[in-house]
Amino acid sequence: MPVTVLLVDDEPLVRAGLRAVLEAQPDIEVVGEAADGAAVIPLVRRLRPDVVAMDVRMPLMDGIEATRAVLRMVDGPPRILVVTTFENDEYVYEALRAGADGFLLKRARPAEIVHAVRLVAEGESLLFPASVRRLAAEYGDGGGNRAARDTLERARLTEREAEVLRLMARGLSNAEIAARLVVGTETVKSHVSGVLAKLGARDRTQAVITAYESGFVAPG
Amino acid sequence: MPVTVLLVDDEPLVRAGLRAVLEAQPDIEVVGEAADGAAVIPLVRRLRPDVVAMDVRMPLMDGIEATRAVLRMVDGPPRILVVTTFENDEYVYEALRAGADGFLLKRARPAEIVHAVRLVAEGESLLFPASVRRLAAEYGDGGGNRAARDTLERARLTEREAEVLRLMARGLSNAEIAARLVVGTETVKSHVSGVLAKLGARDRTQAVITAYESGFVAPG
DNA sequence: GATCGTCTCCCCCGTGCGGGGGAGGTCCGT
DNA sequence: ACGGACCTCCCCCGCACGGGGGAGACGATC
Repeated sequence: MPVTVLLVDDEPLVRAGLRAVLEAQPDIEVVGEAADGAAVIPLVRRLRPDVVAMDVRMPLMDGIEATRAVLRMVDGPPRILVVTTFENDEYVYEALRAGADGFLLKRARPAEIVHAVRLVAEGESLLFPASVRRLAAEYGDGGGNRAARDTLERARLTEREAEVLRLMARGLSNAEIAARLVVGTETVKSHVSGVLAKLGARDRTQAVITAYESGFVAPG
Repeated sequence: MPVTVLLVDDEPLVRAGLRAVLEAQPDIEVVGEAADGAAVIPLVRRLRPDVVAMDVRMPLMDGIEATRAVLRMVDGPPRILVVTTFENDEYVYEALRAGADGFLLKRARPAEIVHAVRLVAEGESLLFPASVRRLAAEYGDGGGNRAARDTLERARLTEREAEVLRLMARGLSNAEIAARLVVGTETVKSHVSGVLAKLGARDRTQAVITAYESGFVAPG
């Protein structure tokens, strides 16, 4: 069962490039293309791709809105990989907050592109330190990835937030976390809000789910 | 940091047996003993054991009441492993519903006893099919475990409750679950309450954690 | 026929939770 | 010296959540 991918980008050239790179892999199959975010919903419903490679900036509906729409409108939505031309793209961060699972610079090397698709297809989130570190270790730091990682930095949890999330994932209430960390409950609420916002979670339960699904905490 | 255990049984012989078996393990330490449930609370408060091996039938206060008392009266209560002589013991089921984390037949082999203590110490619940299956697979089914498993069956989630838990573990709210299952929100609340009670969870977040930790749902 | 478990729905009620603000402190890099 | 993260704490507010009851309908079991 190959990983199925839907390409969404207003530039045909980019779509062709992504298609060439991805189709070179035996375990990846491009099942469709779209030139604008507005066309994504019906395509996702029909093609049921595992991953949507979504450009951020598009004429009618941008990648942020399209990401929100897919996650809101589709049952069992695909993983969404945000694609961007510019480093330090504000919109990328917005898309990640909207629920996208990873991001990708268009100038990335083919191996990086393939790797990113496989990662999100496996359910890996690219929001967490562990993932970032792995990417950095795997590809080294040629200098080109720095800006990309900087973007991610902004989505990353602070140390305190990570600590709070770990305790959330152990089932502690805000009051219990406060007692554990010897701070006020208002402080904990503040950190929890930060975690929810950065993870795109509506409540602590969703945050804990994300923690498990991303490997931030492991069962057992 | 060894697993610390408090033994609660009215028969000194049983206590000695459990102590011998458990102390043979380098990572398990018996920190105290009690001859009746009525003595448990202060001992738990003072010794702070990780696990309480609790007999069900005792003269003054039985294991069910003692379990309830510990969970109600002590902050950060220990894991409670219910110990019983008889298979098909009605009281075991009551204790599990009262919040105990696992059960153990006195005739179990040493390896099983040690395994059960380690399991509950790790936070594993023994309420779930996955765990039961794992135990059964690990030790085979000598026929003696059948009655015990039957007891566990009664603590198992109903089909509907399991369905609700799966949706909870996907981050859905009660209203969303109601819409998905085409029932009223009150109905969902009812099932959620059932899940929480059977899992000994305080809120949906803890229930979802248990679902992950027990293998009821898997990440990815 | 009676009993039991399950699923369904309803009531009241308290509160933990999360959103929306703001604000003062430290530390660090510039 | 200044901005910018980060951590800390505070306010108000609405609501989903969870506990405590109860109750009717259905099917299976006895």
